[in-house]
Amino acid sequence: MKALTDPSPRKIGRPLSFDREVVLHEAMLLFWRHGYEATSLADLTAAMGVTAPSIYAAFGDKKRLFLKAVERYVSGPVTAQSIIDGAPTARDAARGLLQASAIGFTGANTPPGCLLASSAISCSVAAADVQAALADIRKVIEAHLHMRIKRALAAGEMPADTDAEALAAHVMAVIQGLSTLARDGATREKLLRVVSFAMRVWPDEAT
Amino acid sequence: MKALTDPSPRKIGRPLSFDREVVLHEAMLLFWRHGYEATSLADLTAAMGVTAPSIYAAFGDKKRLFLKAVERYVSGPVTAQSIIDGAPTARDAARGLLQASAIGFTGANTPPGCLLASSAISCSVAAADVQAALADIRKVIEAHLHMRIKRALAAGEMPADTDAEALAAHVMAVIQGLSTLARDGATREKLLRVVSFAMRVWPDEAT
DNA sequence: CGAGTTTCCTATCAATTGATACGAAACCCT
DNA sequence: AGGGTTTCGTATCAATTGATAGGAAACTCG
Repeated sequence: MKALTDPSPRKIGRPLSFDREVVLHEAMLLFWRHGYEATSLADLTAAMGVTAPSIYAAFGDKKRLFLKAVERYVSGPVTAQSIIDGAPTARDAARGLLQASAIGFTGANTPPGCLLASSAISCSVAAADVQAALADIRKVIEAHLHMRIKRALAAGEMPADTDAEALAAHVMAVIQGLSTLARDGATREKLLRVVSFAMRVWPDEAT
Repeated sequence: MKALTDPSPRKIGRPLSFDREVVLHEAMLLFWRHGYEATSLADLTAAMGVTAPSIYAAFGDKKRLFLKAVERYVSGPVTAQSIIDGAPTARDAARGLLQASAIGFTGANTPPGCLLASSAISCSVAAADVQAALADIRKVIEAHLHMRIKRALAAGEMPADTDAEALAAHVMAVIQGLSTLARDGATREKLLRVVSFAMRVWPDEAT
């Protein structure tokens, strides 16, 4: 049960010469834009301003660096989990996820699209575990949304014959698609119009 | 105005020892599963059963081989264009595209997902042109669907205030998402249920 | 057969990949 | 100051990348 961020900074040995968080952020941006395998160590050292041995000493090998970048990506102030849990209804949860995606995929200071949706879609067999790790994250989000919809069903918020699994999967599919649309140059405004269309699939209130 | 398939087989020189179409198909399957950059020449030679110099002599460099594989992929008996043009209504066009995607992305003898949607989503700067080529194909399909919807609007098939652009983009987004869902292991049956949900966004008849 | 033509495969290329050995450098503590 | 400890950068590693040179092989035509 140790704190996630070690509260005691190193006191002995040569002091750190670069901020781990800053260079990890830089690595995340590179992986976000070019994907896991297409980002080379040379690209990373150039963008992070750190030599290869320092990267390996600080983060382990390339795979662990990427996974830490992913961890940073999903650990923002607003997460899929927080959106789902914070929404008053399942419908609001879905709309919140979609709108946050449309906005997050078209940030001015970040690469277009979604890191989870684009950085390891197709890769070599050597990176199959990285691919699976991202797929697991996607599946966890989908499972959370699925459960939220089932709760709404039990609460009578929606028609009893609603296909909760397909509804959750549809939201996830649209999110994936928004990422590609953003990468292809679609504007935030266009993505938000797509979201408002996607929300039309929602079943009417049961009442 | 020459025929696409040269009708005069070579008569002089050493005869071809392997079927160009067969090995191109094999290359397409590899690119489909692992993407453009993650598929190495060594992978290709192993799967195609042809040495590297023969590949280069027959198809040019790796980039042109990939583009020819893409051309083969989109040149099946049933294309997006044929589905859109053959549908009696814009709604049928969208449903046809979505259902064909759900089925095509879960073929028993092909990799899961869509080659156009997964083989060059994120890549290095050296492959930016390949990435752009696939994006162009996606945009052409979206533009065709967009125009088909506008025609339907003009014909009074749908409410006059319908956002044709967003509607077409939504269909494309769902298709992209279906590809990722299929890659993550979703069954054809699940994908088809997602499709039936996605079709609920369609505006009611104008009448 | 032999000249011409095209395709094939062996061997190899320079460049880049992810990753590391090793010693100098920079700090704390005594 | 000097031992202990950790981090830093230079130089380099083996393996793999996409790609090619050059000659043997296989055919048609004369």
